[in-house]
Amino acid sequence: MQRRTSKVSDAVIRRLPRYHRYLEELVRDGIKRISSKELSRRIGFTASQIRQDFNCFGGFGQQGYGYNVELLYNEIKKILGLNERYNTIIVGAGNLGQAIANYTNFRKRGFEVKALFDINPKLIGLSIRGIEILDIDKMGEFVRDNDVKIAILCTPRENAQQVAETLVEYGIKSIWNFAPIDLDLPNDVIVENAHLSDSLYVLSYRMAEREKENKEK
Amino acid sequence: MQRRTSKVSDAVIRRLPRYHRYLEELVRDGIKRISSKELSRRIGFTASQIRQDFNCFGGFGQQGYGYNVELLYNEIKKILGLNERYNTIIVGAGNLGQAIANYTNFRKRGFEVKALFDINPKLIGLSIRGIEILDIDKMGEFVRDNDVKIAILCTPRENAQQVAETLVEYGIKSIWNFAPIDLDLPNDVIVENAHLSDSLYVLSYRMAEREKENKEK
DNA sequence: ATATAATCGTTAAAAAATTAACATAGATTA
DNA sequence: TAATCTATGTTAATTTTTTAACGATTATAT
Repeated sequence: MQRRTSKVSDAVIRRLPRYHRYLEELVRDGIKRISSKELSRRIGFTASQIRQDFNCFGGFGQQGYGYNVELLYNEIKKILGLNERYNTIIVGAGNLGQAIANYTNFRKRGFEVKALFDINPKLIGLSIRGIEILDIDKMGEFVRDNDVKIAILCTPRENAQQVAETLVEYGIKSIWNFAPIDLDLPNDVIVENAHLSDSLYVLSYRMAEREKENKEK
Repeated sequence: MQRRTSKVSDAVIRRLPRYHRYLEELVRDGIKRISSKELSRRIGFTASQIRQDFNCFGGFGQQGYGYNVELLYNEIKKILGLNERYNTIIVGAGNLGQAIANYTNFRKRGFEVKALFDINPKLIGLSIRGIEILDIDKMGEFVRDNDVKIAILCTPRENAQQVAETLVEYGIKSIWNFAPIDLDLPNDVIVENAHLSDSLYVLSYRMAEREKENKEK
């Protein structure tokens, strides 16, 4: 069994949510056991890779049997930290911020939005699903008083860096960043980017690529 | 100069939007030329990687000089297909679908949302920024009549696969998928996933990881 | 109870991605 | 104009990631 301290590669980590997703489906379907081979067939990774990945965290399977679905699912959940609950705030209560506040699935997973913040006086005072939009001036106080662990950054690009720095001053150590910019913050701050436009551009690239191939024929 | 037909790796492709972003900033700041070394300092990739990446598409630089920012920016834009315009539809007019319809930046980049579709009668007939929400029954006709090239899939997980299949029947070949599921579609259909929860779970993983490290000390 | 088959964990090999090295072209300077 | 410096494009080395191989262990069937 591998030591936990040996850093797991980013490639492995980014596959974990997918394992989680498929295992949840197996649980939902009442399937009790599964082999790496059968999981491979469903999920699209090689069986070898699946076994390697799970072994980064200590093997959860049994030779000749396979993996117990529920056990494996729970382990992955634990590894992803989905057994914890986290208070979050959304900074920037525009369309995207509001959409995320409205999206109930995150709350079900343990990510609870406690407030939204904005500078726009027209938005301040409104509520989204019972979650208030507050003046950004109140943010520091709110973070301190409400055990806020994650900030979801939904401001326009222009303000993102400065707002992020302010959040860090207030003690925030984890930022989910939707602004199309790479934040420059101290190393101990965890930043996960959700760069939607980057994703769209990759789609666009593939379309251009296909177009080019078609022309060449 | 490398041939264009030799497939460019996914790793390279996913860095292109980031190049685009930084080059746009350089253009905005009126910077005329840049070396891979200086770009490396800003963007955080190694200079070697930057030169390798650009060379996948034919070198755009000049020895002893560096890269002409505007030229490079335009090349990257072209490679990403951002000189084209695409008509899109959003399928699923819930919070996320509406947020994307509201987000004007995509339109500025050439991705124009022509309509939203939903099954919910309460939504049908409403408009988001002048874009109508239509009955999903009208989708096939609309796709045919409006030169729709991209479908943005924002339905709940349960409906996503079936809706995607319908879209493909209607001739859609490119899907930007926000539903937390891996779509199973013919190979010639381009699917780019924007799996927000996957991204959030990676953040959550990093937090759990840090927590563990702190405990071990 | 024994034999056979299944399947993991792990080690080894292969492939892919990243980084380093360097020869050469072109810019800059004296 | 010649000499020097800069910085690319490209090839080579290194590192990382993925895939394959296989011994060991357990389930299943006879």
